[in-house]
Amino acid sequence: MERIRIKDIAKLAGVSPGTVDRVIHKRGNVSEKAKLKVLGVMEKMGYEPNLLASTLALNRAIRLAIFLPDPKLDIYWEQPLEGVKKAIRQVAHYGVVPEFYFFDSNSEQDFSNKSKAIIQSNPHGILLAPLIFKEGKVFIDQCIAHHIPIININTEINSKGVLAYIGQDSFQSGILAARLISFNLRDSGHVLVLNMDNKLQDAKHLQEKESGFRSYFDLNHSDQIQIYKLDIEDFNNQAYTIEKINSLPIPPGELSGIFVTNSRIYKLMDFAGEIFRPSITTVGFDLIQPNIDYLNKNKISFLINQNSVQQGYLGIMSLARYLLQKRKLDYLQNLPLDIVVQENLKYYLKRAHELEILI
Amino acid sequence: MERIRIKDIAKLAGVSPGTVDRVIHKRGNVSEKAKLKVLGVMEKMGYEPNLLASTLALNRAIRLAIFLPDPKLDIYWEQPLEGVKKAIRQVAHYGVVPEFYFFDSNSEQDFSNKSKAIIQSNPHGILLAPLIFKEGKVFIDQCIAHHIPIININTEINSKGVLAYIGQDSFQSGILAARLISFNLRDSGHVLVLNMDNKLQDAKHLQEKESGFRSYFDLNHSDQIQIYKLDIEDFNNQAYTIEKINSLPIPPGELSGIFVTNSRIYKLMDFAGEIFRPSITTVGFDLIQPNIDYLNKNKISFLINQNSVQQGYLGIMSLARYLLQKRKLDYLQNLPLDIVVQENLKYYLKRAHELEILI
DNA sequence: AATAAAACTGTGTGCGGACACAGTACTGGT
DNA sequence: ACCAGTACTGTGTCCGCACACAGTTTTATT
Repeated sequence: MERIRIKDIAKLAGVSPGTVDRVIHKRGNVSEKAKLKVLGVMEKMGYEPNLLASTLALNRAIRLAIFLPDPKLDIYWEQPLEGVKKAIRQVAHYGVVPEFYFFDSNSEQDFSNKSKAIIQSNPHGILLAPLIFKEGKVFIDQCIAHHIPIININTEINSKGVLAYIGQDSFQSGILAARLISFNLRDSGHVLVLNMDNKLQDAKHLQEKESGFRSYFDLNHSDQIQIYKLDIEDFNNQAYTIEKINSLPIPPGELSGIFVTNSRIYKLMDFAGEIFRPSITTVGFDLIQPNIDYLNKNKISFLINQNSVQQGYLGIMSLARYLLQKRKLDYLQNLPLDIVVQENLKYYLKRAHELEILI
Repeated sequence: MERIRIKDIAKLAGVSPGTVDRVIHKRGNVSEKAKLKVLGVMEKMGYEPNLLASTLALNRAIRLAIFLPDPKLDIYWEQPLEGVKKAIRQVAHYGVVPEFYFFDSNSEQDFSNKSKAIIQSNPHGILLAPLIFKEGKVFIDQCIAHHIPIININTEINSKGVLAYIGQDSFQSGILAARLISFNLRDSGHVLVLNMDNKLQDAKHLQEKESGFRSYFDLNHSDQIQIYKLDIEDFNNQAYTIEKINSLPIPPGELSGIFVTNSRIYKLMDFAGEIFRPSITTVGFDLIQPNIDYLNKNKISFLINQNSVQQGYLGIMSLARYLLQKRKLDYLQNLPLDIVVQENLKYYLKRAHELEILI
């Protein structure tokens, strides 16, 4: 069964290819009669445009502005950027050209300046990680006013007109952590939630993770489980951290599980052996090197991988799909929460490579 | 920086586009002098062919034979097939056309017949799951003799000339299962390995999984752990299965963990509540519907997802990449071993959908 | 009924590359 | 010097689509 072409539609509808083209692209100047005929034939024959020929004929460049925190200032952002670059390589054949803009997430001024430059360059689409809330919101609204499609990754800013948000489901990841710890609980147990961040009120993520964690135990072992929670802002101060942990109502040796709500679990591990029991279950986030090292030494039980590479990858791919094919996108695209232990670690370190499917 | 075209190369080398074309495709009939000049310019300018234009001009069909066990006879194969179909949709624009052949994995005769039909149709590439060892080997050798590129999924048959093998690392998945069960073991425990397959001597996979499982305990808790193993060939016979389990040296109620080496763990679950203790850790494979149901009912603790959808997807994508771009492929492509619990299940069910990036 | 304007329709060219075919330039033999 | 035969080179067409432009029909206006 050969693929149907515009030419075929035209013949079947008794019009010229030009008319079919006008119908497809809604260019107007088509009689109602002809239009209905063409649409009917298209429907019946299940016409699918040849994206290759179309792209070739358009002979255009689709410029995408990629607006992320500078990976030189925060190595975490190397990962999303890696995903972005993979995706760009794949869609390069379709005329997609990247324009990179990196901001310092501690400088509102820098963000605003780069914002202006982006609006001025008037790209066809934007990938944004709106880490700076206020200025981010302003920028997003500007983009919408200029009708530039925009996709957010990592941090969600609710704003009508944003095409999609791609990131983790924090609440769910808290539930997951609770489940992982629960395997090591018998009929009773004490568990600890640790938020290690210097700006906790801003860290909506961490709060959601904690809520998710609590909600699991509310539903499952509510009576027998005692949840303790510590906010540690000065997480680089080890003595202070230990002191805090020692000031819990129970001795730390009685804890069955610890959940650290971000990637800083490695900060605990230098002294974990001395104050926790050996069989404790520890759950943290992200495959950064110090965490990986402790996972391999059996100090960390589980790491939840939030797939930061994929955030960038899916962001670009979604934008490209939208711009090339005018496909509607799901607004919310949650990334898988991978459970990582020593024995399956290597596959997730390799994952980024496997993504490079085509081109 | 605009992309360089054949026309540009021709101008720079002082020849016609036709000559450049002849050099690129090694069609001969080019003077040594012109050839060197063209190659030099191509190298210098970093020429990359426009895959879209090339595909369009070639106007060919690439027929891929897809030779898998019939998903109607074993639902497991619905998953790889789903991945195959996704991939096919993506590469359809490049002229890739599938030809499906399904065999009954219990009938060597059927496999041989279909094999012949495939060779006769002389496809441009083959995706094979060589579940039947002897006939599979014969078929592979025939394909190689006919110079038809072939990629294996799921089951590896070592044979020079096979382009790639895409599948799980069975041994490693056994180790992983052991680790998961070990979270629920204190100082001692009895664990059971169950092989449920009607042709165990052919099922190299299952043996490797068992070896991996044992090797973990050899290294870690060797003294305190007692491993039992049962081979159940007639796994559809529930009474027989129960009888086998009851004939273990210890009562089934004392088992701390059960590892079923393939997707048939659901076959145990109807009677599990009656003979096992509630806190038992159960580990099986694959996100097929009956397993998912039991996972959601807290009967199955962990499912290891072998990404069977991805096997099909990557198989087709690799073949297409090889045929369209003459890219060399890595022979071994191990898929991630995802640990799935209730709380992260949905992401893996959705994964297949997310793969559908382009087209 | 004549004519301008508006509404509609068909044709041709180019996107970059593949390939067929028509040239043109060389070679050796007479 | 002529010609046949080989070696090499350039040009044109097509792939399916987008878009410009030329061409035709219909409508409105006097």
